[in-house]
Amino acid sequence: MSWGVMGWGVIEEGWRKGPWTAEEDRLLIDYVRLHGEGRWNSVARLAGLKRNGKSCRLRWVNYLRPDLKRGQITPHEENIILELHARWGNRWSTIARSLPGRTDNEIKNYWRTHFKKKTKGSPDNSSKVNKRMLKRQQFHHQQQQLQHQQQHCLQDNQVEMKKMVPLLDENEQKVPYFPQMTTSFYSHTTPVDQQEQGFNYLNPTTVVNGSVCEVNNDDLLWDGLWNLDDVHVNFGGAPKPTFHNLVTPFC
DNA sequence: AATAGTTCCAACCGCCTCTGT
DNA sequence: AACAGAGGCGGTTGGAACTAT
Repeated sequence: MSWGVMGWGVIEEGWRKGPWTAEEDRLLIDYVRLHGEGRWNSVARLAGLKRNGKSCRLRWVNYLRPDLKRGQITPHEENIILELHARWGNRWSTIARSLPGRTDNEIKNYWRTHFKKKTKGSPDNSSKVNKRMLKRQQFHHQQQQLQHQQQHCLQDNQVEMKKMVPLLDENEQKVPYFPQMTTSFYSHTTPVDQQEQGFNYLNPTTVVNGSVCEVNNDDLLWDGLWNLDDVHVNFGGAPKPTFHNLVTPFC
Protein backbone atom coordinates (compact mmCIF):
# COMPACT_ATOMS: atom_id res chain seq x y z
CA MET A 1 0.00 0.00 0.00
CA SER A 2 1.43 3.34 -0.96
CA TRP A 3 0.13 6.71 0.16
CA GLY A 4 1.35 8.14 -3.08
CA VAL A 5 -1.23 5.98 -4.78
CA MET A 6 -3.86 5.96 -2.11
CA GLY A 7 -3.57 9.60 -1.14
CA TRP A 8 -4.53 11.10 2.24
CA GLY A 9 -7.96 11.32 3.75
CA VAL A 10 -9.10 8.34 1.77
CA ILE A 11 -11.58 5.76 2.94
CA GLU A 12 -10.19 2.27 2.73
CA GLU A 13 -12.31 -0.70 3.76
CA GLY A 14 -14.63 1.71 5.54
CA TRP A 15 -11.87 3.44 7.53
CA ARG A 16 -10.72 6.97 7.00
CA LYS A 17 -7.00 7.58 6.91
CA GLY A 18 -4.69 10.53 6.82
CA PRO A 19 -4.75 13.81 8.74
CA TRP A 20 -7.43 14.30 11.35
CA THR A 21 -9.99 17.04 10.96
CA ALA A 22 -11.08 19.34 13.79
CA GLU A 23 -14.47 17.65 13.78
CA GLU A 24 -12.93 14.21 14.19
CA ASP A 25 -10.83 15.52 17.06
CA ARG A 26 -13.92 16.88 18.73
CA LEU A 27 -15.72 13.56 18.39
CA LEU A 28 -12.78 11.70 19.85
CA ILE A 29 -12.42 14.11 22.78
CA ASP A 30 -16.12 13.77 23.50
CA TYR A 31 -15.82 10.01 23.36
CA VAL A 32 -12.93 9.90 25.83
CA ARG A 33 -14.65 12.35 28.10
CA LEU A 34 -17.65 10.05 28.29
CA HIS A 35 -16.09 6.62 28.16
CA GLY A 36 -12.53 7.10 29.29
CA GLU A 37 -9.43 5.82 27.56
CA GLY A 38 -9.40 2.33 26.17
CA ARG A 39 -11.85 0.26 24.18
CA TRP A 40 -10.64 2.10 21.13
CA ASN A 41 -12.38 -0.19 18.71
CA SER A 42 -15.69 1.00 20.11
CA VAL A 43 -14.96 4.55 19.06
CA ALA A 44 -16.17 4.08 15.52
CA ARG A 45 -19.45 2.62 16.69
CA LEU A 46 -20.07 4.91 19.68
CA ALA A 47 -18.65 8.19 18.44
CA GLY A 48 -19.46 7.91 14.77
CA LEU A 49 -15.84 8.20 13.77
CA LYS A 50 -14.73 6.43 10.63
CA ARG A 51 -11.37 5.66 12.17
CA ASN A 52 -10.04 2.37 13.37
CA GLY A 53 -9.13 1.85 17.00
CA LYS A 54 -5.42 2.15 16.51
CA SER A 55 -5.72 5.43 14.73
CA CYS A 56 -7.96 6.81 17.50
CA ARG A 57 -5.63 5.70 20.25
CA LEU A 58 -2.63 7.18 18.49
CA ARG A 59 -4.38 10.48 17.91
CA TRP A 60 -5.40 10.69 21.53
CA VAL A 61 -2.07 9.62 23.02
CA ASN A 62 0.13 11.72 20.79
CA TYR A 63 -1.94 14.79 20.21
CA LEU A 64 -5.22 15.24 22.08
CA ARG A 65 -4.34 14.17 25.62
CA PRO A 66 -4.76 17.26 27.77
CA ASP A 67 -1.69 16.61 29.90
CA LEU A 68 0.66 16.82 26.96
CA LYS A 69 3.43 19.34 27.25
CA ARG A 70 3.64 21.50 24.18
CA GLY A 71 6.69 23.22 22.87
CA GLN A 72 10.28 22.36 22.34
CA ILE A 73 12.23 19.74 24.20
CA THR A 74 14.20 21.66 26.79
CA PRO A 75 17.95 21.20 27.22
CA HIS A 76 17.26 19.48 30.51
CA GLU A 77 14.82 17.06 28.90
CA GLU A 78 17.37 16.52 26.18
CA ASN A 79 19.91 15.45 28.78
CA ILE A 80 17.44 13.05 30.29
CA ILE A 81 16.65 11.58 26.89
CA LEU A 82 20.33 11.11 26.20
CA GLU A 83 20.98 9.40 29.50
CA LEU A 84 17.92 7.21 29.38
CA HIS A 85 18.62 6.23 25.80
CA ALA A 86 22.17 5.30 26.73
CA ARG A 87 20.72 3.11 29.42
CA TRP A 88 17.65 1.65 27.75
CA GLY A 89 18.18 2.06 24.03
CA ASN A 90 15.20 2.61 21.78
CA ARG A 91 12.61 1.90 24.44
CA TRP A 92 10.82 5.11 23.70
CA SER A 93 7.74 4.48 25.75
CA THR A 94 9.90 3.72 28.78
CA ILE A 95 11.83 6.92 28.27
CA ALA A 96 8.64 8.85 27.71
CA ARG A 97 7.23 7.72 31.03
CA SER A 98 10.09 9.55 32.70
CA LEU A 99 9.25 12.76 30.90
CA PRO A 100 5.77 13.85 31.94
CA GLY A 101 3.80 15.33 29.10
CA ARG A 102 6.07 13.95 26.41
CA THR A 103 5.07 11.10 24.14
CA ASP A 104 7.15 8.24 22.89
CA ASN A 105 6.52 9.46 19.38
CA GLU A 106 7.81 12.90 20.23
CA ILE A 107 10.96 11.58 21.85
CA LYS A 108 11.52 9.14 19.04
CA ASN A 109 11.21 11.89 16.48
CA TYR A 110 13.49 14.14 18.48
CA TRP A 111 16.11 11.48 18.80
CA ARG A 112 16.09 10.67 15.12
CA THR A 113 16.52 14.24 13.98
CA HIS A 114 19.05 15.29 16.59
CA PHE A 115 21.13 12.47 17.88
CA LYS A 116 21.11 9.82 15.24
CA LYS A 117 23.07 12.14 12.99
CA LYS A 118 25.03 13.61 15.84
CA THR A 119 26.38 10.22 16.72
CA LYS A 120 27.54 9.72 13.16
CA GLY A 121 29.08 13.06 13.96
CA SER A 122 31.07 15.06 11.50
CA PRO A 123 33.06 17.75 13.34
CA ASP A 124 31.40 20.40 11.16
CA ASN A 125 28.08 19.54 12.70
CA SER A 126 29.02 20.66 16.17
CA SER A 127 28.79 24.40 15.53
CA LYS A 128 25.46 23.96 13.80
CA VAL A 129 24.23 21.93 16.71
CA ASN A 130 25.41 24.56 19.16
CA LYS A 131 23.65 27.28 17.21
CA ARG A 132 20.44 25.34 17.30
CA MET A 133 20.84 24.62 20.96
CA LEU A 134 21.21 28.33 21.59
CA LYS A 135 18.07 29.04 19.62
CA ARG A 136 16.21 26.37 21.48
CA GLN A 137 17.29 27.84 24.78
CA GLN A 138 16.06 31.26 23.72
CA PHE A 139 12.82 29.74 22.61
CA HIS A 140 12.61 27.84 25.85
CA HIS A 141 12.95 31.07 27.79
CA GLN A 142 10.05 32.54 25.86
CA GLN A 143 8.01 29.41 26.48
CA GLN A 144 8.60 29.69 30.20
CA GLN A 145 7.22 33.19 30.26
CA LEU A 146 4.25 32.01 28.24
CA GLN A 147 3.62 29.13 30.58
CA HIS A 148 3.66 31.45 33.57
CA GLN A 149 0.73 33.22 31.98
CA GLN A 150 -1.02 30.02 30.98
CA GLN A 151 -0.76 28.61 34.48
CA HIS A 152 -3.66 30.80 35.57
CA CYS A 153 -5.83 29.39 32.83
CA LEU A 154 -4.84 25.87 33.86
CA GLN A 155 -6.05 26.45 37.39
CA ASP A 156 -9.39 27.57 36.05
CA ASN A 157 -9.62 24.36 34.04
CA GLN A 158 -8.95 22.29 37.12
CA VAL A 159 -11.91 23.88 38.81
CA GLU A 160 -14.01 22.94 35.80
CA MET A 161 -12.84 19.36 36.02
CA LYS A 162 -13.81 19.13 39.67
CA LYS A 163 -17.27 20.07 38.59
CA MET A 164 -17.24 17.36 35.93
CA VAL A 165 -16.20 14.45 38.14
CA PRO A 166 -19.53 14.07 39.96
CA LEU A 167 -21.31 14.20 36.66
CA LEU A 168 -19.16 11.40 35.32
CA ASP A 169 -19.82 9.36 38.44
CA GLU A 170 -23.48 9.93 37.97
CA ASN A 171 -23.23 8.41 34.55
CA GLU A 172 -21.67 5.35 36.14
CA GLN A 173 -18.76 5.34 33.76
CA LYS A 174 -16.49 2.53 34.70
CA VAL A 175 -13.22 4.39 34.35
CA PRO A 176 -13.88 8.09 34.01
CA TYR A 177 -11.00 10.00 32.58
CA PHE A 178 -9.75 13.03 34.49
CA PRO A 179 -7.91 15.09 31.97
CA GLN A 180 -6.32 17.45 34.46
CA MET A 181 -5.50 14.90 37.09
CA THR A 182 -1.95 14.26 36.06
CA THR A 183 -1.33 17.89 35.38
CA SER A 184 -2.69 18.99 38.69
CA PHE A 185 -0.74 16.32 40.50
CA TYR A 186 2.50 17.48 39.02
CA SER A 187 1.61 21.06 39.56
CA HIS A 188 2.49 21.25 43.19
CA THR A 189 5.19 22.98 41.27
CA THR A 190 4.29 24.69 38.04
CA PRO A 191 5.47 23.27 34.74
CA VAL A 192 7.83 26.20 34.64
CA ASP A 193 9.24 25.29 38.01
CA GLN A 194 9.70 21.75 36.86
CA GLN A 195 11.61 22.85 33.85
CA GLU A 196 13.75 25.35 35.68
CA GLN A 197 14.57 23.01 38.50
CA GLY A 198 14.81 19.94 36.36
CA PHE A 199 13.36 17.19 38.46
CA ASN A 200 15.02 18.31 41.65
CA TYR A 201 11.66 19.14 43.14
CA LEU A 202 11.31 15.47 43.76
CA ASN A 203 11.89 14.21 47.26
CA PRO A 204 15.51 13.81 48.32
CA THR A 205 14.48 10.51 49.80
CA THR A 206 12.89 7.61 48.06
CA VAL A 207 10.61 4.86 49.27
CA VAL A 208 11.83 1.34 48.68
CA ASN A 209 9.56 -1.49 49.77
CA GLY A 210 7.79 0.78 52.16
CA SER A 211 10.85 2.22 53.86
CA VAL A 212 12.35 5.63 53.29
CA CYS A 213 15.94 5.64 52.13
CA GLU A 214 18.46 8.37 51.67
CA VAL A 215 19.78 8.54 48.15
CA ASN A 216 22.92 10.07 46.76
CA ASN A 217 22.88 12.73 44.10
CA ASP A 218 23.52 10.34 41.27
CA ASP A 219 20.60 8.22 42.25
CA LEU A 220 18.36 11.15 42.87
CA LEU A 221 17.54 11.83 39.27
CA TRP A 222 16.78 8.22 38.47
CA ASP A 223 14.74 7.53 41.53
CA GLY A 224 12.85 10.72 41.03
CA LEU A 225 12.11 9.90 37.47
CA TRP A 226 10.97 6.49 38.51
CA ASN A 227 8.62 7.94 41.08
CA LEU A 228 7.12 10.13 38.40
CA ASP A 229 6.45 7.04 36.42
CA ASP A 230 4.60 5.52 39.32
CA VAL A 231 2.59 8.67 39.74
CA HIS A 232 1.53 8.49 36.16
CA VAL A 233 0.48 4.90 36.51
CA ASN A 234 -1.57 5.68 39.56
CA PHE A 235 -3.30 8.76 38.32
CA GLY A 236 -3.19 8.72 34.55
CA GLY A 237 -6.39 6.83 33.96
CA ALA A 238 -5.47 3.75 35.99
CA PRO A 239 -4.01 1.58 33.26
CA LYS A 240 -3.72 -2.05 34.05
CA PRO A 241 -0.33 -3.25 35.22
CA THR A 242 1.38 -4.62 32.19
CA PHE A 243 4.89 -5.75 31.55
CA HIS A 244 5.73 -2.31 30.22
CA ASN A 245 4.40 -0.57 33.29
CA LEU A 246 6.28 -2.87 35.59
CA VAL A 247 9.57 -2.80 33.75
CA THR A 248 12.34 -2.13 36.20
CA PRO A 249 15.03 0.41 35.44
CA PHE A 250 18.69 -0.63 35.46
CA CYS A 251 17.98 -4.26 34.73
C1' DA B 1 15.26 35.37 -4.73
C1' DA B 2 15.73 30.65 -5.66
C1' DT B 3 17.05 26.29 -4.42
C1' DA B 4 18.77 22.55 -1.61
C1' DG B 5 19.14 20.62 2.69
C1' DT B 6 17.42 19.91 7.32
C1' DT B 7 14.16 19.57 10.98
C1' DC B 8 9.71 18.78 12.84
C1' DC B 9 5.91 16.07 13.52
C1' DA B 10 1.62 13.57 12.44
C1' DA B 11 0.33 9.32 10.99
C1' DC B 12 0.86 4.80 9.24
C1' DC B 13 2.55 -0.12 9.43
C1' DG B 14 3.91 -4.64 11.21
C1' DC B 15 4.95 -7.14 15.07
C1' DC B 16 4.49 -8.51 19.77
C1' DT B 17 2.18 -9.13 24.23
C1' DC B 18 -1.70 -9.44 27.00
C1' DT B 19 -6.33 -10.81 28.03
C1' DG B 20 -10.61 -13.02 27.62
C1' DT B 21 -13.09 -16.99 25.97
C1' DA C 1 -4.08 -25.10 25.68
C1' DA C 2 -5.39 -22.66 21.70
C1' DC C 3 -7.25 -18.96 19.51
C1' DA C 4 -8.86 -14.19 18.47
C1' DG C 5 -9.14 -9.49 19.43
C1' DA C 6 -7.33 -5.37 21.53
C1' DG C 7 -3.76 -2.59 22.87
C1' DG C 8 0.98 -1.10 22.87
C1' DC C 9 5.52 -0.50 20.87
C1' DG C 10 9.23 0.71 17.69
C1' DG C 11 10.26 1.71 12.91
C1' DT C 12 9.22 4.31 8.96
C1' DT C 13 7.23 7.66 5.79
C1' DG C 14 6.03 11.99 3.80
C1' DG C 15 4.67 16.74 3.80
C1' DA C 16 5.22 21.32 5.81
C1' DA C 17 8.13 24.62 7.72
C1' DC C 18 12.41 26.38 8.44
C1' DT C 19 17.41 27.40 7.47
C1' DA C 20 21.60 27.73 4.88
C1' DT C 21 23.89 28.60 0.67
